[in-house]
Amino acid sequence: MEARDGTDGRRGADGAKQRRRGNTRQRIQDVALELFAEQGYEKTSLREIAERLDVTKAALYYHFKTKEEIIVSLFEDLTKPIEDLIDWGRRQPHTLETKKEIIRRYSDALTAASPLFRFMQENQATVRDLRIGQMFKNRMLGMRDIIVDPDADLVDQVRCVSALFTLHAGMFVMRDMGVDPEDARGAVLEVAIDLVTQAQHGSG
Amino acid sequence: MEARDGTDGRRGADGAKQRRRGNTRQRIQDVALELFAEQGYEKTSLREIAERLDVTKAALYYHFKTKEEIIVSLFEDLTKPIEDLIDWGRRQPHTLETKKEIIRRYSDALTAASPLFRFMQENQATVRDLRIGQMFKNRMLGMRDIIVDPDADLVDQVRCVSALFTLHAGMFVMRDMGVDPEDARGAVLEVAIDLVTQAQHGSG
Amino acid sequence: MEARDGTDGRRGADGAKQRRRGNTRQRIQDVALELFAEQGYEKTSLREIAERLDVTKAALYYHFKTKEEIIVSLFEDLTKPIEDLIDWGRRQPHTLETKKEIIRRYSDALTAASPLFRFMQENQATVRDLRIGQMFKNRMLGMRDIIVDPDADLVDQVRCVSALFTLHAGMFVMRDMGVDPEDARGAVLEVAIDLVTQAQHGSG
Amino acid sequence: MEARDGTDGRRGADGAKQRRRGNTRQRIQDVALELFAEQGYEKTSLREIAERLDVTKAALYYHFKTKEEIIVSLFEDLTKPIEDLIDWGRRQPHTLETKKEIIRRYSDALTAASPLFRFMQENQATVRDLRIGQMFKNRMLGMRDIIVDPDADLVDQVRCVSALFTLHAGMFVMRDMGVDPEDARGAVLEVAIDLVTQAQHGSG
DNA sequence: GATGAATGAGGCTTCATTCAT
DNA sequence: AATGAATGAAGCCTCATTCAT
Repeated sequence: MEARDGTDGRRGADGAKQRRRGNTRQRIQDVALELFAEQGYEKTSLREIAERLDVTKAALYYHFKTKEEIIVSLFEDLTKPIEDLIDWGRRQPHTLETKKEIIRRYSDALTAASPLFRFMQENQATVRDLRIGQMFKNRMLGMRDIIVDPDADLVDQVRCVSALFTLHAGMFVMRDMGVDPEDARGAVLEVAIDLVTQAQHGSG
Repeated sequence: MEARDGTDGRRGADGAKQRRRGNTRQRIQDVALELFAEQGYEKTSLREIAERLDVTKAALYYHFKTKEEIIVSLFEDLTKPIEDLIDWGRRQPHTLETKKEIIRRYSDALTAASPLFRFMQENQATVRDLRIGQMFKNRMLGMRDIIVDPDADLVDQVRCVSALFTLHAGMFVMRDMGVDPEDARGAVLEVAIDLVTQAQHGSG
Repeated sequence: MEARDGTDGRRGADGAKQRRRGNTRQRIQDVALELFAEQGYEKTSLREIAERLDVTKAALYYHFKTKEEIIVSLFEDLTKPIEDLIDWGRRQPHTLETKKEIIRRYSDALTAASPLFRFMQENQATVRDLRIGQMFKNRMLGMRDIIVDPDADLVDQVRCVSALFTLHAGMFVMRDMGVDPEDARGAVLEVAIDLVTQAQHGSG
Repeated sequence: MEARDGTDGRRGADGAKQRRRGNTRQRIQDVALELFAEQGYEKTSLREIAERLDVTKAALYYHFKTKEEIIVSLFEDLTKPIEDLIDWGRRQPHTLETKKEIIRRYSDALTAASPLFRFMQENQATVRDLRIGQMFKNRMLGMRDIIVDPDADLVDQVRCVSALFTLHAGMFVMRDMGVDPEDARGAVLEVAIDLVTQAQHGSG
């Protein structure tokens, strides 16, 4: 019922294109994401990735043109669901019910790709200079346009923005405080929904 | 009547210690902070700092033993008010009124040292490996112990945590959205106080 | 009635040897020569050649054992007429008339293979270390032995040598100065013939 | 009476600027020029230069920002006399006598910096992509404007151009043919002067 | 007749750091 | 209080080449 191909489900997005006999490309992505999330982008060298995979650095370059392309490919593969979600949200009426649904699904999407989002959050300065910086910003603006009502009170706007990065950062922080991930998730989601709900009432 | 030394007032914290005849140490800190905040820690090289100051890299080493020491010194100088605030908070009863006061003063402190906090936020992966990582974490735990009631409902705990990083991130985000900094600050503060207030009521 | 194979006629020299069904070998040579002439030998990578042809690098290795072999094959194919010319010249009496005829035909041969000669001229340092370096040198010595009279006055010897590289370099330079190629060719040829003529009279 | 500082005279041009206690910068230039002339630019690695000098590669980067800057510095230092010569030539009437004088002095200048010019000649493809490519081209155009009369017969124009690269290439070629350098120089110079003289009479 | 995948060597460059002066 | 000169380690990347399929 889950992860039907034994690869944590993330191959679903791009179809069969890259299912070469060897699966090195995929393995590079997996190891890279793990190391990027753990140590940061700049402190993870291609040498290190290659060593973990027991291939040479040059092999990485067979699969990716640059170091940046590795992270870009991860971002593209893993944030497809979010892109879809935003597209969906744009076409809905921006009611409270829609917003709550968006928040719920967004929370799911973040959880599914949590190493990537941990990475994005902890490497903002780096990410800003990479191609994914702009991509990420655009997605965030997309979310904002759905969640935040530009005519609302400034305080209510902050509530909505706060809901978003409560989702982004909340889970990691609570986890670091020793709370069970599943519990943390539920509590964070509740607070986020609460925030947008209050925002709606305030402006309504 | 203000900023008696022409350096935006930030020398106030550490007293006369470093007020040597030359002010190079200070200038190094200023330039370093600017560049760290703008580009990140790893992407800012000592060469770059030295060039901006029109001194040699070796001069930096006269004033600081390592690159890390520069950021440590900035952290220590600029977060003294927060340390004091936590010390104060610890000695107060953990009432809602105290918490609100803490939030208010914390907001002031963040604003006063906003480039540093922008830096901390955007370079978390890097900061984690530096000495300031632990320092910062300890401060955050100190704040948490004052603001968050461990016996409270998990959701209310999240509310408090969320209040804290709403303060941390909120101002930067709102500013990036084109809101006037002073307005942003007020709105962010209001949301944060709201969150701890709700938390208190929930658990009360 | 001309260029019976649609490839500007240069296949004429080596006969049927390489007329396999596919024409990849030929296409590799054409693209390689173009790029070598344009960018130089070292700055042209096999990747680049392969990409232009929309084949893989490995395909190049099916047709040529090494990168060097590509340039060697070009040299051999394209300088066959010059080799023949030298063989012919050797068997003639070294009269002024013969020399003039050699110069004329040499000019034709250079024109026919001008990208190769442009390449040879602009990559002398590289060529020296390749197999074609020695081949080329031998050809030049062959020409010299026909054109230059070793008993002649040193100045006259220089005249003859100068005639040769006036031919080699002259056309490219004049073309770069915006002169019509056909005109340039004529003028260059006249100066070269003049030089050997003067040399003959001087030593006679 | 010559080379008053034991460094073959080439320090004369840039004055005392770089006469540091250590003379590493100068030694880098010397070794680099030797290797560039011998093996070509691309085939000479910074590792090789550093090893010959028994310093690390990083030391090279203390003195020169890039590999290209090494060759640029050599070009600038060593072709100063030619630049001066062109400036002088521009201010003279373009009579035959002036042209002959230019040719003579140019020959001297080439001889003085012959390794550099050997390098330029044998690495044209490379040089074209470096900053010195344009510099060199500009100098050549400067010479051309003095030596070549644009109203003259095309053949006479070729004579003048031919005179120039007879000077450039002649010496190296004759030397390779086993002729005494001093004799070669004289003969080459005579042919070059002859060519411009003929050109003048033709158009006069 | 060609590809996909990989390698080993080596390229240029940058960095934090040191130390004698 | 600072400089000039240098180092060692490491970074990203590219190349010609190989080989099983």
